[in-house]
Amino acid sequence: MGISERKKREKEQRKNDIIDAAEKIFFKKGINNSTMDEVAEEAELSKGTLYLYFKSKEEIHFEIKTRALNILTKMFTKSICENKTGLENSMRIGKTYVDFVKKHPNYYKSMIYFESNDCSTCQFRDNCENFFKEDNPLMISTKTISRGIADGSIRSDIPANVLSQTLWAQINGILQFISTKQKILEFTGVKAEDIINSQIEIVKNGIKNKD
Amino acid sequence: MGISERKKREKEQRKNDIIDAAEKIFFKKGINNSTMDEVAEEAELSKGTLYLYFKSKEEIHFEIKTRALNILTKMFTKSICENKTGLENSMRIGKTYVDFVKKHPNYYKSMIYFESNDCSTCQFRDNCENFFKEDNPLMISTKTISRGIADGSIRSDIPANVLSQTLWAQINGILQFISTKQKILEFTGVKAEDIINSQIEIVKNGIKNKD
DNA sequence: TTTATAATTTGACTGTTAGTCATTTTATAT
DNA sequence: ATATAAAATGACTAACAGTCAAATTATAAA
Repeated sequence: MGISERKKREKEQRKNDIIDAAEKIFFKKGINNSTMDEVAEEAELSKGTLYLYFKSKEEIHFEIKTRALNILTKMFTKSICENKTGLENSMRIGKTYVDFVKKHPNYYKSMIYFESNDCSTCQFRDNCENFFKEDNPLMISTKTISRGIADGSIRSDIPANVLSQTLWAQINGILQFISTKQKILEFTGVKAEDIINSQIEIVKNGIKNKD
Repeated sequence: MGISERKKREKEQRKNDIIDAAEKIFFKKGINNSTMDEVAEEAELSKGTLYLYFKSKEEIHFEIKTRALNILTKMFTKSICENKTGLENSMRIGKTYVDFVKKHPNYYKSMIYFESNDCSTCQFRDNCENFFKEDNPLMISTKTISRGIADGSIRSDIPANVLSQTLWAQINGILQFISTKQKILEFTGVKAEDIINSQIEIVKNGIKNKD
C-alpha cells in the first residue's frame, strides 16, 4: 500500500528535520546551553512532538554523532588509494581525520562529547554502538593496516586490530588535545601543526616495517 | 593574631571536608547522578553552606580533578630515576600513568570528565589552569624529554615541548580508549594490555635517537 | 458529502535540581 | 551580659527535561 510507505518516508523525513534543527541549535550554543524548547521552535514543532521521534535530548545528540561518524567514514574510504602501500594509506587516513576536524569542528565536538562516559554506564544507547556496524572508521583503519602488514610496509609483530585501535586511540587523543587545550598551546608557543607533524613522525617510525 | 589564622585553617579544613564528601558521592553515583543535596547530607552541612565555599557543583568537581592531578604529579616525580636515560624515564612516566588509572580509576574519570569542553568556552575556571602551575604532569614529562635529548637517548629533531605534548595527548587518548571503550575491546577480542604494549612499542621506536 | 476512526500533534503540567538569600545560629569582642 | 561579626540554614526560585490528556488532522467507510 502506497500510503503507509509514504507515511514511513514522511516520518523519516521529520526525524531528519528534527536532527537538522537540533544541529543548528546545538552547534550555535553548545548542547548544554541548548533547550529542547529551542530545538522545537527551530523545527517548527511542539516539544511534545520531539519526544514522539526521539526518546531524549541525548538520543538526538547521538544521531548527530552518527552523522559525524558517517561523514568521517566516507572521507576515510575516499582517502585510500589502491596503488599505495598500507603504511602510506594508514598515514593518509590519519591526515584525513585531521582534515575532518578542521572542516567539521562542530561534528567533531559532537563526537568527543560522548567520550567521557564509559559505555558500561551509558543510559540509553551505547557509546560503542556505532563501531559494530560494518562500515566505520576503525574498521577501515584495521583493513588498511592488515594490507600494510601483508604488503610488508607495516611491522608484523603487532596484530592489525591491536595496532589499529592503538593508532585510533592515539589520534583521538591528539585531536582532542588540539581542540580543547588551545591555551596550553598558546602558553608554550606550540602550534597545532607542530603536534600533528610530530605525531606523523612518531607513528611513521613506530609502525613501519624494518626488514 | 591566632584566631584569624585558626579560622583560615578551619575554613580550609571545611573546604576539604566538602570535597571529601563530594568525592564519596560523585565516585559512587557519577557526577551527573549526584545532587548537591546529597553532597550536603554527606558533609553534614546544609546545601547553602556548600555555596559559601564553592561557586558551583562544577567547581567542586574541578577541585577533585585537581587532587587527581596532584596525585599523578607525585607519581610521575617518584617514577623518575636519576641514573636512567631520558628515554627510559619517559617510558617509565607513561607506564606510571597507566598504573595511576588502574589504582585510581575514579580520579581518572574525574580528569577526563572535563576533556570534552574546550577551554575557550569554559564557564568559570579554565580547563587548562592546572597546567600553568610549576609542577604538573606535562611539565615533568617535558623536562624528562629535554634530558633525553641532551643525553642522546631521544631524537633531537622535535623540540622537547612539542614531543612532550604529543606523547601526553597520545597516552591520554590510549587511556581514554581503554577506559571508555571496553565493548570494542571485548567485541574485537583485544586486551587493554595489548593496546598498552603496542603503544609502548610504537613510542619507543618513534622517539628514540637513531644515531 | 458526512461520519467514524486512526494517527499525529499540542502545550500546559510535573518532577527534579542547581543555585539564592532573608533569617537564624554561633562565635568573638567589648 | 551585651553588641557585633561570621557562619550556617533551609525554604524558595528559576530553568528545563520529559509527560500525557486533550485537540487537531488525516484516512476510511457509509
